[in-house]
Amino acid sequence: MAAGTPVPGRPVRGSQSGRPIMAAFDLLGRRWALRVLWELRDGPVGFRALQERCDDVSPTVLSARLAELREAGLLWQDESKAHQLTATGRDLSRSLKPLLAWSERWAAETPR
Amino acid sequence: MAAGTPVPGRPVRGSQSGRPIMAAFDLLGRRWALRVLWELRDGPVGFRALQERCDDVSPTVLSARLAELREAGLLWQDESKAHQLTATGRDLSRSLKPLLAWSERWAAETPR
DNA sequence: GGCTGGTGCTACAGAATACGTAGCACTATC
DNA sequence: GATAGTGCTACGTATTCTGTAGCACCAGCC
Repeated sequence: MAAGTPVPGRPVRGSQSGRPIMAAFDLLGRRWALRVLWELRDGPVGFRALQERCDDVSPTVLSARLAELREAGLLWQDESKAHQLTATGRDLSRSLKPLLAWSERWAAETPR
Repeated sequence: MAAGTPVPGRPVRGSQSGRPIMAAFDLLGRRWALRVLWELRDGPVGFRALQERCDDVSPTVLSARLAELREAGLLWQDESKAHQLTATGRDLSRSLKPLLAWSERWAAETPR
């Protein structure tokens, strides 16, 4: 697991360069990664609650994503084992805001 | 393929709500999706050139991602078969800019 | 015409990843 | 100590991605 977590500064899957944006694409382009960050934006959430919020994602993948995001420094676990964003994670979460706005414009112009 | 492409307004994998942001997470949380959009940000690129830019992603997945993004209205093919962003696609590409900035801050504070 | 090289893309087998269910360890509450 | 809730792992199955091969098409050139 340790070797597989994309982190800026070292080559990741799909990029030898180690450019930060590539590490980000790798990390966030995994299933449920974006969603997990999204669901944690308002504060700490426990494992099972998080699983529910993510439409009952399988615990296996949730556990994997959490470990990766933790290793990447985007979240951590407090004493009660609840998962929450680090400062960097909150920073990322804020950087995703434009995506929310975009998705609504996208919806507006997508024929139903 | 048609039924599998996430589009705002109908239930997608991992969300019954059809909320646009969920469709976006589904679409963009697939391997190479973000990268493809990124590599198209500066203009039309042909299939093989795009494949090279994406560190030799397998043509199978590239083809699948392109089809999905096309169906989602984010890109299209001109007469010469080159792939390029639609207005919506460019809009999304712009919305990803904060992610670039974030990734550099992330890199700056990530221990090598 | 036929050869060469480039492009767009599909086929298919094997590897990696995700899914879904079951269940264990722990804590709190009764 | 029985019950219920939580955090998470195990493991078999299903889906997705990877990597290589190769076909169809076009342009340029002889």
